[in-house]
Amino acid sequence: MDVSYLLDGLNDAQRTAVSAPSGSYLILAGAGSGKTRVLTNSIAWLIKTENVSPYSVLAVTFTNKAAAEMRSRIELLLGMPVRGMWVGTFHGIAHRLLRAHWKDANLPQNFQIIDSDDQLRLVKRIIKSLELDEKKWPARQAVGFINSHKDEGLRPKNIEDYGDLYTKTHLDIYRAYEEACQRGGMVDFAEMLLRAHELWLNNPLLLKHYQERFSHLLVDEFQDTNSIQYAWIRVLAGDKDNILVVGDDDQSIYGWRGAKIENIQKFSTDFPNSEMIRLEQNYRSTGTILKAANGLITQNVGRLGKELWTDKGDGDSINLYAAFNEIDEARYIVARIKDWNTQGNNFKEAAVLYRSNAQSRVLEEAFLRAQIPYRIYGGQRFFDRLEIRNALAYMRLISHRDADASFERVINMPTRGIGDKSVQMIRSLARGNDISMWQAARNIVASTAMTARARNAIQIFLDLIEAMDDGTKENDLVGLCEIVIKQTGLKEYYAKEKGEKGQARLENLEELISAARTFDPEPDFSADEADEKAEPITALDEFLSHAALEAGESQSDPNQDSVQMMTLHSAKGLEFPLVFLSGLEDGLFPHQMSTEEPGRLEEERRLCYVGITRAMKELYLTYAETRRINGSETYNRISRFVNEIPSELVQEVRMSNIVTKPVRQVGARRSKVLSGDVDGTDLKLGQRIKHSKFGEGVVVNYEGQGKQARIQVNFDDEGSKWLMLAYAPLLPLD
DNA sequence: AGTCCCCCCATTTTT
DNA sequence: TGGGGGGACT
Repeated sequence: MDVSYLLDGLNDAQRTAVSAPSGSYLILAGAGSGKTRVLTNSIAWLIKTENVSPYSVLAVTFTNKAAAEMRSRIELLLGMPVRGMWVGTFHGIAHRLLRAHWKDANLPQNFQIIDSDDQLRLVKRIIKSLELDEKKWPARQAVGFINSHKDEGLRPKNIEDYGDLYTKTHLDIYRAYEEACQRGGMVDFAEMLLRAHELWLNNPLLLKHYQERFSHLLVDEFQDTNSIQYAWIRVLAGDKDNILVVGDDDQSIYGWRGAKIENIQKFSTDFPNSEMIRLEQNYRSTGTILKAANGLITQNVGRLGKELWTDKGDGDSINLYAAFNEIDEARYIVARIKDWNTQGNNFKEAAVLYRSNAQSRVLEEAFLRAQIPYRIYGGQRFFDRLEIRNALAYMRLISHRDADASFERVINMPTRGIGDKSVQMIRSLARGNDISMWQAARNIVASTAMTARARNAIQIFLDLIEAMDDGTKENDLVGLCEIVIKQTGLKEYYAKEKGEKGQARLENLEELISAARTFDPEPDFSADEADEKAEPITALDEFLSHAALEAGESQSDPNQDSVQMMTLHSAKGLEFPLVFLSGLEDGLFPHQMSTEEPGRLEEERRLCYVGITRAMKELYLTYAETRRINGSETYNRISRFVNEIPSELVQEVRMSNIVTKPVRQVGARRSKVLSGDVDGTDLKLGQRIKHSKFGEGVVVNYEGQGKQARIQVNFDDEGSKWLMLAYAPLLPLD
């Protein structure tokens, strides 16, 4: 059998990786080094040459998109569908295991996935029921406490409070939350992973079965695994030493959500027979861009080590633009993109990256004004929209009457005269008798509690759900969607909503129907897997799980030629011929909140590294000497990261012929147009100075000329002061 | 039940 | 600057 096509066009390191014999490997794959290709080809290689059955392969990724892409590329390489192969996200695979082995996992068969929003609502309710001060114990923080401990594999019983009130209170919340979840058969995202891990630990036979089945394990984006994910895969790997992980420690940017860069750093210790293969040849960027990236990232300590190179030429210099303010920065970027387009390039080849979402606004305005099409990544995803969540909650309630979270969500949505008091009563009755809210509501209706009017309203709601459920028997998923949207009154409700918003919501509801129409139950979920004894699941339940696990299609239209705008985080994995890294100011990037601890600063640096390595041909760095952040003017110094890029690679763009007239804020005093330079001196706005008496500070404003010139300085210790320039004993610091 | 107003807050995001 | 949440008012 000729398998040479699996190696064609690969470099030595890639070939080594693809054709590696059985064993454990850490593929350190630099940005743009052909990682995905190596991963897919090596799976194809295993199947083609080593006679490994697809049935024995487990490949794990982080996003559904990556999983889908991997599967389709492997099928393309093999020229056939690979049904038995497990390719999916950690959560998707955990979910599948729990569905199949719900008993062993100590879950009810019809357990439900709750997403972050459901989780937050539930925790809020719990905090209330524990009679804690909601101001003092914000639900978000409690959710953070719960999730981060779950990510570490810690149950309440594993956590010690050492008499600390903060920990103690959160533990109480955690415990109550766990109870509520267990009672309602609800599983949050972190819980899925934790349960899947416990499934291994508590069921040695089951574990053994899967260990034998999956002879080959592969993990993508290994640097992003958290403790529980790594623990899960490690247990599954057992001691057969046959695991291939791909990742890049220099692109680990998700530490703040539990990812452990240590996992990749200690892989070689955990798997002592493993081999490390470095993919350092880059096929994306120019030499200059790579040198910049390398120069920057060497500032980090404890790296596994890697230096990107290319056999292409150096290419153009990196451009650095010092904007006067954020508006000027946006204008500059727009102007460059206009040039780019005039030279015959597409808008969609250009990307503007920023550290925080708030920065997109000014950019957006500039693009709007220049009438350049743009697209902003991120924002709310389809299944997260309010109207969709409401419709789904109805569907969940139809499927599972005891889904309390859904019950509460829709009992009075749209309003049908069931007020807070009624809901509270139902809730406490349910809690008191350890029954579902649905059951409690039924009991109330049959009793003489509450007014007849309230009982009647509840009865109508109960009847509505029952009636729709009857409909499920004659209708398929699409039919049910239609019924839900109409009969619940959601459609009517949103139709009445004023403005475009209501219209958009209606369209989304229609979109939900088409999502149901195109919904394709995972083909091999319950097929031919005797070992899983998978119970049949209704199409409705599958659809609901799908909605919880998948964000919904990205609404992007790839045919549209528009400038791409996104945060640095969302840019990971993408590439663009022309890239702008904007807002390169200390305090913004690296972000103020990440500058204290060295570890976090390093993550910011890696984020910058990710940004730089997105660029294929041209890279622009921009910063603003003054920027409005959260309503107040700030004066930041240029990002330290810029200074960590070898200066010979960087070309500073002068303000020269383009007159950058800064726009004064309405209502600002002092009319003089600020040029950025304080007349007749080498002082600039934003510059740090030292005053012999007041200490160090930053120049924030100035007025007057010559002998009359005064400057305003924000001193670190003394606050803001106006000083006569002619007399003030100042020393510029930068 | 819906609207208004005030206060508070403020990275990054996938499942 | 602005968005979200909570409380008070109509």
